[in-house]
Amino acid sequence: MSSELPLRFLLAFRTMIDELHAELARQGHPDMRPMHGFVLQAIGPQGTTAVELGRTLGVSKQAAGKTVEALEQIGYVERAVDPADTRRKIVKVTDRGYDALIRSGEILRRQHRRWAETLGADRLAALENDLRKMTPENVWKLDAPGWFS
Amino acid sequence: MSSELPLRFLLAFRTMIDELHAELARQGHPDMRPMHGFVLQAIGPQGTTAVELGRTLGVSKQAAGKTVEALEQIGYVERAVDPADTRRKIVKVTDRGYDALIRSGEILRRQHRRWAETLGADRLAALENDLRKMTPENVWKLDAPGWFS
DNA sequence: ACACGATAGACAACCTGGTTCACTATTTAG
DNA sequence: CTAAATAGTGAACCAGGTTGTCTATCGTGT
Repeated sequence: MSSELPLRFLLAFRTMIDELHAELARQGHPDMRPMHGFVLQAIGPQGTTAVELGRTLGVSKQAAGKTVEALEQIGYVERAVDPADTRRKIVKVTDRGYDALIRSGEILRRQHRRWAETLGADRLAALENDLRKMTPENVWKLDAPGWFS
Repeated sequence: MSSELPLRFLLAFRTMIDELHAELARQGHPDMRPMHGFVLQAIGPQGTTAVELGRTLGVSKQAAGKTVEALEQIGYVERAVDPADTRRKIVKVTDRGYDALIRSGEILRRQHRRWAETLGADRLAALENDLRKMTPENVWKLDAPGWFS
């Protein structure tokens, strides 16, 4: 059935993300939501603002603001007014945020290795190549309200 | 980056689904939501009930009921009490629902052909094979609140 | 024969992650 | 120095889920 392929993509995504967050919870980050790691990455080392973040992710500034607030409450980011422009509030990833980010990276690399072992490194590389060929460039702009769970 | 793979899966899913619904809208089904086609398929030719549907999809009976109601309002399904058990209401796909389903199938098949043309039929088959190896059997139970947009 | 437990559906309140509209405060440009 | 643009925030709303509670009907055990 040709309708199976998109479902398999979704299933693959969810399987990986669910695994990631189960392991992250075990490693001391039970409050991480699927989108959080993604947003932390999007913030970057320089910090950013809600408006900027919204543009990067392809969502409204209000949605970005809400997410930042949630992230702030669980201690993954902090906000400080920009002295050079007191309208702006610079969002920065905290140490705890970085810890989550680093652990996510490790878990994802392990996951990737498991895929390589199961499928063969060559097949996995070919798969990644094919996917890059068929999907848009910009990995950030998922342009999806509620991309995952 | 090993974190790219899950994102590519999501992107691939969304790309296909967005394309499908853009084309479906052009063909006279502008109200179809991503989940609708999926649910229509899950209902099947025999019809089903909210409880049954919920079990199939892995969501609560209330969620299934809400979806059925939405589908009913836009004319894709209809409900009738089961004469053999007046508690039950059998949900059936209407002609309009079937029209959407048939068109979806055609669009998905075209999409699939395009992927085959771009990647090569052999590569696409290998990709599908790899995905089946790495994802759960049951395509219905996505077990995801809000799997797509 | 009938009471009791299980089942189907519906309603309400709530959650998450989005949306738009409206507003204030500040900055920048003409 | 005023006018437009921009950053942030709040409110109301939506979709698609959740749980809890309730009624109506069905089916079974004594």
